[in-house]
Amino acid sequence: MDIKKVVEMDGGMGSSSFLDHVSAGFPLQGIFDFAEGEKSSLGFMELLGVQDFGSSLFDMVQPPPSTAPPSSSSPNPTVVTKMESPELLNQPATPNSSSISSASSEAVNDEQVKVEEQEEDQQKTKKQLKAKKTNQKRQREPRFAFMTKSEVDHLEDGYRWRKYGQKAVKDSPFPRSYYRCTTVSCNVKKRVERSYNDPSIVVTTYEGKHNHPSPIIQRPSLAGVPLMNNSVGSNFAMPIQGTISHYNHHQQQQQPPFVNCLLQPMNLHCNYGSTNAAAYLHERRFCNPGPALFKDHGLLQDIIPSHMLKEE
DNA sequence: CGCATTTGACCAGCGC
DNA sequence: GCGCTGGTCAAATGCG
Repeated sequence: MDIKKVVEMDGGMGSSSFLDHVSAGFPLQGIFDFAEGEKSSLGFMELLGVQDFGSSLFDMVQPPPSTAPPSSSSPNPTVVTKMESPELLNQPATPNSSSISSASSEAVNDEQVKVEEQEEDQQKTKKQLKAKKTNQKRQREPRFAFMTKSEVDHLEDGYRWRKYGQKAVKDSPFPRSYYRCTTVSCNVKKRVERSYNDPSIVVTTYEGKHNHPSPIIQRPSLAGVPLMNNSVGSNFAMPIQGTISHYNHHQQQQQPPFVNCLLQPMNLHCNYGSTNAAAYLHERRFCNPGPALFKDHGLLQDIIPSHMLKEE
């Protein structure tokens, strides 16, 4: 069972095909082991949640270690986090949490208000929508994406989604589905598509932040795996620690290079992986890793800040 | 009946 | 300007 997570923080353009970015694949592999247990209701988007629900996913983005990630031959889940953001690239040494998250989350929060207002207008008339679009370029929310090897397209992440569109993807036989959070005033969207390189891989791209808790009742425990609840979301640590490397896109070479954070989720599962709802919920269906994985803290310590480890 | 999904049409952005 | 592509809308349809 492989899982690849990709963080795509596209602050502006968003015109690039995400699949194009991920299609080249990432050399690193890790192990994403999950304990068996009840499905967590925690939504993956909580990782992106606003201040009320925990630290932003981007809080978890840590400066890359100086060492290149070891190329693992493990067939186990691979988590690949990719951040694509010119702003971030300008401060590559500190995808540090606070700076990034504060910037991104605040921007999003402010933007959400605007978006909500705009959405009201949009619902009134389409003409008004056109006017807005013509007057200003549409700004995109920060996006977070991950790749999951899965038979199911739509991953259960604890939130309710409504499909509002489907489009054929260029150079891919698989269509891309567009989902929107069904919660009123929550403008989080996500796209789901399959990799044309590996049809077994589902690429899910989230855009925006949920401004509400997961609508699904969450279970109190997860087989000994600590859950992140909404009030202590900061405990979450998306396994976004890893090596940052430039990724040369094979098709859209004109695009600025983005950062790949290659993850080693196997080391994270006990402490953080459980909060990675979508990936976790999905992956745990297929993987039942051995206990030995839990013991490998050497690599974990290499890629996870010590303070994060202490939070377990 | 209410909600979710499907699907064709429409629009904006971008490259040529 | 034109065509392509991504993204969204909204009517039609399906389903529980």
